[in-house]
Amino acid sequence: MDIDARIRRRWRQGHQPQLIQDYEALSPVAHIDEPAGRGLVIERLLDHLEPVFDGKLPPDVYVYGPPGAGKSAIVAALFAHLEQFSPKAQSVIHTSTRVTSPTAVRFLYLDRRQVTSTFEFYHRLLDGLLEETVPEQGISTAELRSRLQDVIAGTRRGIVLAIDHVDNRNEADTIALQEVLDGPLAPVSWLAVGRSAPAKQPLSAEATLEIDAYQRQTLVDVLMTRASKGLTQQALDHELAHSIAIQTGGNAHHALTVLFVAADRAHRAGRTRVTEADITAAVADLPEPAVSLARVLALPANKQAVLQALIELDATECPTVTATTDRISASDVVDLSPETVRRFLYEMAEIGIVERVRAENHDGPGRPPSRLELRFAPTAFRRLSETV
DNA sequence: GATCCACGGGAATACACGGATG
DNA sequence: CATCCGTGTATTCCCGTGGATC
Repeated sequence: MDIDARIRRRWRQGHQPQLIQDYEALSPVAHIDEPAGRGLVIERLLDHLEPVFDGKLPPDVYVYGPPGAGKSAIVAALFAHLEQFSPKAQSVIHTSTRVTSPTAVRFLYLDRRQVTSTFEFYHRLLDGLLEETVPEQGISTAELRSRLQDVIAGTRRGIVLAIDHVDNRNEADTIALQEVLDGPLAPVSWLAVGRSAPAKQPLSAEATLEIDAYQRQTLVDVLMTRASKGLTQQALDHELAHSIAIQTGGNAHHALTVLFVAADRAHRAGRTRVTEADITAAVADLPEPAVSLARVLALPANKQAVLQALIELDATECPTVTATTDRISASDVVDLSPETVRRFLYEMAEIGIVERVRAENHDGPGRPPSRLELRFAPTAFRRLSETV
């Protein structure tokens, strides 16, 4: 912890001791500048990227590992830092007058979860490469692509593109991604991140790199680091951190979510320490299995609004998708037609944000209905939505 | 005028069941 | 008995429209 942080903490403690000092530092989806305890992994990634320090592009690589191993956090942080060493491109028009440094390879990080169309893919790339803002409408996909080609050609050294969550979508999408990478985007080297074993990975990587799940002790350290940044002193016992690490099976995302919800619960109860009961309640809030909250928060605003309405509903009053649809469209949180709400619910079930569970005892004619179960921690989602 | 996308609406298909039919 | 059919519901799929922007 730096001196500023120590001083700020003392300052705050001066008047009113509060358990949660910094929600942002505690958020399980917060951008982490320096992922804790993953130095070795970062070294291995840098080993692979070694050619860029000679101004060359590294081979395409597929990085994989289990959920909650910190893949996204590490790659996102690493690319952000690497890009800081690259000069930002001016506009296409000015490329000829630009002074290029000899190692001007550019670095871009792209989360596939937030890219739902080819247009968006090109747009995000171009937006990341240029200072100037890129129009989102009134411009054709082909036009966007040709501009992108110009910009990439203008970088001289090319770009290294990190594509996170490559196996998040269906196969057809990933194949389209391969075509895009092969075709219009040279010179580009990519670093894809996913969960699937390399054999099941549809992109053709020249190399692979595996990231293991957190060791339990490392995860405990991560939790204690988070607690020291976000909570008041002595708020989290080492043993409780250990308990969280065990109960979440070494999944860092789940562990941080439990810490966040437990701390929030204690905070709201006016306590200054997290207790075992807080953790038990927080673990109960986390469904099994659960998807990343980042994925939920990456959804379009209207879908998130539907989810906000959904988590406030009592399970008994929505035994079917239709009933749930009616309840949600009747609530004043969303301003969408029932048709749209229903479609959203089905779409979110499709991608695993919620899950349809077939009703077991169903009499009468017709196809048996399903009820919806959440696949994310509702309390965490509620709090994170509030702070935005 | 051209572009993309979100939304709304509804058609098409899948599924389950009971009863009729071969 | 096996299969088909009709009915009712659930689920998936598709497309037109309109807003916003260039």
